[in-house]
Formats: sequence, C-alpha cells, structure tokens
Amino acid sequence: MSKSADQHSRLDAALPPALGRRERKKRELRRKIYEAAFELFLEKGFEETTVEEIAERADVAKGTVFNYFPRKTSFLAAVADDWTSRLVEELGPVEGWSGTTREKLERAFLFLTDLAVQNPGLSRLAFFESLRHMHSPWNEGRITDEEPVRQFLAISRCVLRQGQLSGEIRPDVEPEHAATLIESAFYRTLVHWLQEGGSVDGLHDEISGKLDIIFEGVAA
Amino acid sequence: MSKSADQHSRLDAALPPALGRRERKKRELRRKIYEAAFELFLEKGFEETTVEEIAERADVAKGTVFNYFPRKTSFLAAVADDWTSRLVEELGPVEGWSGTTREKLERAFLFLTDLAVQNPGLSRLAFFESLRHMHSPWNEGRITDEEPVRQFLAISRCVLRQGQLSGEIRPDVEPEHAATLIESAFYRTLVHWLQEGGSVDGLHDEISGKLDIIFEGVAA
DNA sequence: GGTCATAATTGACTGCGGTCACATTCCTGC
DNA sequence: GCAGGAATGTGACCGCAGTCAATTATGACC
Repeated sequence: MSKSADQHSRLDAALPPALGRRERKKRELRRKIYEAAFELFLEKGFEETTVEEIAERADVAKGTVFNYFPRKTSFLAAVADDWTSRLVEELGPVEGWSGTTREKLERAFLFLTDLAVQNPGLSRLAFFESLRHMHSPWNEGRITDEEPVRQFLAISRCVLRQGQLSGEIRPDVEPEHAATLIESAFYRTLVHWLQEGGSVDGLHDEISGKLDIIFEGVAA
Repeated sequence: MSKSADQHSRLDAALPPALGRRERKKRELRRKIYEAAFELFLEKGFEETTVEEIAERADVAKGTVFNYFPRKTSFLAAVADDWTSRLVEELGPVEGWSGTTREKLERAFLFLTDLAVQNPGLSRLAFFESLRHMHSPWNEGRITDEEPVRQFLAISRCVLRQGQLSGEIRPDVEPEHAATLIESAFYRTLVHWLQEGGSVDGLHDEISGKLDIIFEGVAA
C-alpha cells in the first residue's frame, strides 16, 4: 500500500521524507473523518450513527468514508490502535523501560486501563470490537495505511524476553506463550470490567491477581 | 415429526411437565431452522447465506426465523452453546471427574479442541461470535429459550475449587481469577489457531504450555 | 504550460438484516 | 363445539452498510 511517495526533487533528498501534499491531505482527511465519527458515536452511540451522518459531518461523500475505513467497525479497531500507539509515545520504547519485569508489565497495564477508565463507553465499544476483529481478515480495504498491529502483545513479548535474559523469568518458559497468555488475560479482564462495571480498584486488583498467578503459578 | 400421541388427560398431570403439542412443535421448528441454517453455512459460508435462504430451506417465512434466532449471529452463539452442552453430556458432570486438577482441565480442553478441529471453518465463526456475544445483552429476543451460559468457565471454576480443597492448588489463589485466566487463555489460543491454521499438535502444545505457566508460574 | 496515468472522490444503487402490523393457529373455559 | 384471548407465523416494508462506474484532482514527465 505505502508506495513510498518520496519522489521529491533529489536536491533535499537526504532530509526527512517530508510527505507531499497528497499524502498530507490524505492523513488530514482521515483524521477529520475519524473525529467526526467519534463525535457522533459519543453523542448517539455506535449502532445509532450511520455512515451517511459521519460523511456529512466530515463534509465528504459516503464513499470517501469507506475509502478510509472500509468497514464501519474499522473505526473501533482504530481506537485500540491509537491507545497502544499512545502508550509507546508517552512511555517511550519498551526497550528503554526500567524496573523489574513485573513492574514493567504493570506499568503498561495501568496506562491502558487508565485510558479505558477515562472513557468507558467508547472503550467498551472499541475493545469489544477490536477483540473480534483483531485477527480477522476483514480489515483489508482500499487505502488503509498502517496495519493495526497488536502493539501491546509486542510489548509483553519484549518485556518477557528481557526478563528471561536478566534471569527473572525461567529460561524454559516459551516467551510467546507467556506473552499471549498475559495479553488475553488483560483483554478479557478489561472487557469484562467494561461490560459489568465495578470499581477501578477492583479492576486493578483483578489484573494484579492474574499477574500473580502468571508469575508464581497456582500449584501448591 | 414423530408426534407420538401423548396428549394425556390431566390424570397424570403431576408427572414430568411432558410438554404440550405447542411446546414440542416450537422445539422441533427451532431445530429445523437451526439445521437448515447450518447446512447452508457449510455449503456456502456464513456471510454468503441470507436469512431468506434459511427460511426457504426450513420452509417458513423470514419473520419466523427471527422469532427463534433474533439475530443472524444467534445461530453461531448456539453452536458454542451446543459444544459446552455436549461436553457435559459426554463427559458427565464435572463434579464426578477423576484425576488431578491438571488432568481434568486438559480433558476439557481436548474435548473442545477436538470439536473445533473437526470443523474449523464453522468453529472459527462460532467462537468469534460467542466471544462477542458472551456478555452482551443482545441475545434477548422474542422466544429464545435457555440463555447460552459460559459452561466452560463454570467447569474451570469447579475444577479449580476442587483442586483447592484437595490441596493441589494454593489456598491463597483466587479461584475466580484463575478460572477466567484459564478460560481466556483457552479461547485466545483456539481462536488464534482457527485463524492462522497450523498443526493440531501445535495447538495442543500451546495449550499445554500455557497450563504449565498457570500451574508453575514464570518466575525463576 | 500541457499531457497523461494514476489516485482519490462521489453518490446513485443494491442487497440484506431486521421490524411490525396483521393473519393464523392453538389452547382454555364454558 | 364455540367464543375469545394468547401464542406463533407471515411477508411487505424499511433503513443502512457497502459497491462501483463515472468523474475529478494530483503530480510526474517533457
């Protein structure tokens, strides 16, 4: 998809790619549509918002919306994507994090749950949908820029690998298994909390309890 | 089909409810629609099958289909439900299972993965949908009989409680956390396998590896 | 500046999921 | 066996997600 459009005159070729007008406009428009969509979702709910309305508010035709978000649910997948991106932006690249393995994982979890807690309604939608679409082939479409990647899984994986190198994690543990285990536990807990409600402390406790199990095991 | 005349008089009314003709027909029709639907899903896929076609094959009107399955996706939720029911039917009530906690869990997992392996395409659909609808309020509709319950979660919970009583599981472990942890790990693994494909052995290994982690922990 | 290929936009159109007001069937009590 | 009420069946109808052929903007190249 990314046809690396940095065909600018070779005079300043060495400098940052400095996206051409076309690419820039594409991104701006994408953002405009995205924002229009979520304004509406928050105002009247996801199901109740029609793509027509999104198009109208973003001042484009309906077809254009589908150029950028090939399914209505693509908007929701984009949220989860946003969050994991924000996590990396605000906390920096995982490789640089300090502390024990456990601390690093907890840091990531806390960051994400805070985002969820700040906007439970939207999070519920987004996480529910993302859970469903995550591995599904539905998201391929016309334009779609960067593939929504499961950055959080990547984070767990990376943290665990580091932990294994530093000797905190047993060497015979398959880091991939542990990473997906943690990830699925986190999603499940968060989704359940978003669905059923409950105190924020309860959410933190549950996540913490599950990390305990993953670190220490349940066997007597 | 077999309307064996048991429209008994009220003389033996105290005995088992012995559903009247109406109730019996309701169940028969529900089954007929269900079967028509899955014949079609298997022939041409879920998305490609229209409710109109299901109605046609079951020889009822479209509206009737929606009486029994208020959403098209209700069919899929029904599958997952079937499976957990079959598990209980074929392996008996969990309370009676013998073996270690670990063995019991593995037995349940194997049973379910076998069902999934037998029909990966349908399983993928069904599990995705069940994942989505599980806690959702969408399934209430006109007629809908028994609520789809997360029997598998119930099984994990029960097995773990037993294990705690028998001393196999540490007493300070919150069984609810462990149960949902196991359940989410299982679903995630199965869904991922259904999506990405791979060998059946690989699937078993991954589940087994995750159980190892849950039992023994990852900490050095 | 002009030409041309390609990327992006548009909105009329389609097909299908889901609803609903009405028809039909079944059960109950007399 | 017959009224009448409740449960169930029916299909015309509707709204919306998603498509696509036609149209317009963009930038590469001369």
